[in-house]
Amino acid sequence: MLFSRFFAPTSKDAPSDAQIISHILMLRAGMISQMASGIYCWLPLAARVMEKISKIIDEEQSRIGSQKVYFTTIQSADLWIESGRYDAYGKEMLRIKDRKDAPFLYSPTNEEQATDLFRKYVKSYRGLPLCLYQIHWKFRDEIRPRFGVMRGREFLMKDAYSFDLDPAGATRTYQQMFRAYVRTFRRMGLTPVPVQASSGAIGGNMSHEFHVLADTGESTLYYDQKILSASDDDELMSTFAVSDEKYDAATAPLREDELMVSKGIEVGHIFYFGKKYSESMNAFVLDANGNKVYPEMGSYGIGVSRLVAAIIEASHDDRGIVWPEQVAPFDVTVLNLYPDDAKCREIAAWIHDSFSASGVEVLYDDRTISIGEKLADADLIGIPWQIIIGKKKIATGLVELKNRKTKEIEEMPPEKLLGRFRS
RNA sequence: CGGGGUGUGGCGCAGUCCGGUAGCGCGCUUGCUUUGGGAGCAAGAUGUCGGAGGUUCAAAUCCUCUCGCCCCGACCA
Repeated sequence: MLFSRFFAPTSKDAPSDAQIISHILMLRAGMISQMASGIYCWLPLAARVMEKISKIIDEEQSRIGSQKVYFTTIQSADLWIESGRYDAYGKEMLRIKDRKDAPFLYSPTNEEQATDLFRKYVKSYRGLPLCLYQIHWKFRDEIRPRFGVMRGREFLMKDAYSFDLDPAGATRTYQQMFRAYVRTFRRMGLTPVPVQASSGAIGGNMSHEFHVLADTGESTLYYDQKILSASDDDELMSTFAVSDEKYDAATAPLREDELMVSKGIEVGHIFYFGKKYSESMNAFVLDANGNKVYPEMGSYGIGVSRLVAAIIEASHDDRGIVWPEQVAPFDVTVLNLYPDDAKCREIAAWIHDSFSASGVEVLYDDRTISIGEKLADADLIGIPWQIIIGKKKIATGLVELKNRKTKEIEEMPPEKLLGRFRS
């Protein structure tokens, strides 16, 4: 991709509305554009990151047998009236009417739809366990949207819904999902902190939130700091960590001076809530003895659009974003410092073409702008590898952005770069 | 919903108190010169001053109403 053709309107100044670093950097890097309070367009750079995140989620969901679907964003009010949540959900739900004046809504979550789909087709215990998920847009009319896409009204979310025959099976599914979440977040370069949480309006008895530690987080976490270095999932699950609404100093297993208190950004939330929806919506199967059984359900969310901001909160420096390689919008950026020079252009084109042919995603900055601006943009956008093409030295340099020094860590002829990059 | 701000070109802002027909920086366009960390010179383009109504010879500025956006709080599967 040529930068001169790429729609990433970068800027030195961010709108004064932006308060937190991820919001500022997303605006400055030309990733998002606000349409209304809590509602944003996602420009190509951001769309690429969301696709990378989604792909990791897809792979980890698939690994545990969770199957991808697309529920509808516009739903008839009927199912919600049946479950009792149409009135209970309050003003956060965006209610709309069709041309016949029939009540519809823009989905804020999909327990009802998942349960409806299940009851229409699954009649036997042989159809269990079942887990369906989607990655789709939601709308919640938040009282106060804030911090850019961090608490938007429209947001992209992965939501999964599981059905099991009995509590033992449901617990197993819950634990599988827990492990999948840990893997998912780690693959994005994050250190997830799973904390015990209250299950809130969704009801139920077991719930964990997954947080990314950041000072700008809206949640307060209380935890044993061992959880940050926990290597296996059992250790993660058994180490003390709770969200603020669940914290009680009287019952905490640690002394106050042993306890870590940090702010966290909630990027995932899993619930085991039993028969709440299967019973209220009369979704049942017959077991091996021909008895009616209401399945045990759970639901499992990941804030995909929020993750984009959370990753930036967790990984940036004073020059800009530092994308973890796994979610970076491109693998490498090629900075041609002298795009008017035939030799430089030739080398850059060769790198661009041969890398691209090998499946490496290249953003080639061919713009005829000042070198300083070009380098500043590259730092701002934060693609993890930069190849600098100079004139005085025809040799190319490979720059590791992690140190955020554009010093050339190695010089080599372009032919060798591809192999070096891939290793 | 309570409290506090704010709205002037794409972005950042000045001008509002004290009314006189809109300005600065960045960005953008064209040309020339430059070039190893946000270049220089020259010439340009871009504004119904959030909206409606009112006062006045005259309104970005004063008055009334209204809308948007941001922050704090309450709220948040």
